[in-house]
Amino acid sequence: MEPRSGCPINAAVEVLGDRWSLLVLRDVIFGDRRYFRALLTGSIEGIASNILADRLVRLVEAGILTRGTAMRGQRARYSLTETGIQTLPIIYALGNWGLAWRPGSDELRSRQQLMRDEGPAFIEELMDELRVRHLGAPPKPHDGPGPFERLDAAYAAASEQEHVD
Amino acid sequence: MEPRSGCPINAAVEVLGDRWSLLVLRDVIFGDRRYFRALLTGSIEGIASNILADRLVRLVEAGILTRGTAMRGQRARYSLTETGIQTLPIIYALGNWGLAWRPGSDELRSRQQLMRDEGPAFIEELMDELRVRHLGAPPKPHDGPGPFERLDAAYAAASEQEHVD
DNA sequence: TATAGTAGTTGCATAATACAATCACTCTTG
DNA sequence: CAAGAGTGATTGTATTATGCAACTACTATA
Repeated sequence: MEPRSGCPINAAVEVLGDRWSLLVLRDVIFGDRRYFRALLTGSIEGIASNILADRLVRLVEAGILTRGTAMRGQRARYSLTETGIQTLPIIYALGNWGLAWRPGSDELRSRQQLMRDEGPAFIEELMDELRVRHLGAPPKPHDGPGPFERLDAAYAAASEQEHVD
Repeated sequence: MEPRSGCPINAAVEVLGDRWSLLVLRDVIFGDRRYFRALLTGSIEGIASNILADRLVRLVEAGILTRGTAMRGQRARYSLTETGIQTLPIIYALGNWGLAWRPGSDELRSRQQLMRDEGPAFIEELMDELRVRHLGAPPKPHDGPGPFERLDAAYAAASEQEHVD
């Protein structure tokens, strides 16, 4: 549409600076939600269907997601592009700030805590795994569980903890 | 107001996820704009006065900025809190993404390019300097120009380049 | 006392967003 | 092939956000 300025920070804000786009990306990345219905019903913040439809169109237009070929009424699969995968550092930085400076529920904070503890190499590992899942890159062999498995394990452990008290 | 969820990413998006808040912070951080009028007239994107007033109130409420004591009609000075200084990695990540994946004007991209080239230690250096400027921390001696001077020099060099052609 | 400047506020028009209900299409099942 | 469920939206309506201009209240300077 309208670039308000040539500033790279503004360029990012124009695409991602709203109350839903980054949360949709979060669910695609960390929840591996690839279909409209999965994103709609899986959203803990409760996104409306028209807002989700609008954001998916915008994210595709911005080159962050691609939409698999599907006719109207058919299931369309959304995948991250490399541009979309590269938003992970932004989401990581936001999550870290939220973790440090805002309250929140322990089980949802546990993943961010793990990412923070693991450091920058873990972000690279996550991005590599996203290239496997979304771009069809050849899988890299891990010794032990992959990065998303470790995140899920951290979440599961925190949920367990919640139920104990 | 209303936390839509306990997710730390959502917590950050609720405070910073709009089209102006991060640009105001950018101008406070990189442009050292500390007063209402400086932020209003210095904004290259052209923020409206009521929007700026609203965002400043919200950023203060969120604990990101503090407002110096001033009556109505008096000049009020805004300063970053430690929470506000810690938004720098978010702004850096956004700028880096914008630099890599969106077009923009060369002179405005030059600062981000320098930050990217200098690496993570430079961000720490910038945050230390912000603590000096905004929190009254004792200045750290540099051998050579400080981080903001280097950014301004990069911008000046790029502007020069633009005028040559 | 006039003038300019600072930090907003108010009013109003337009645009964006949220929520609920509905639609068009496909796929499966009997 | 008709019924029913599932998918990916679209539509309608209400609320909220944004943009623009004018105005207020105060201060500092001349």
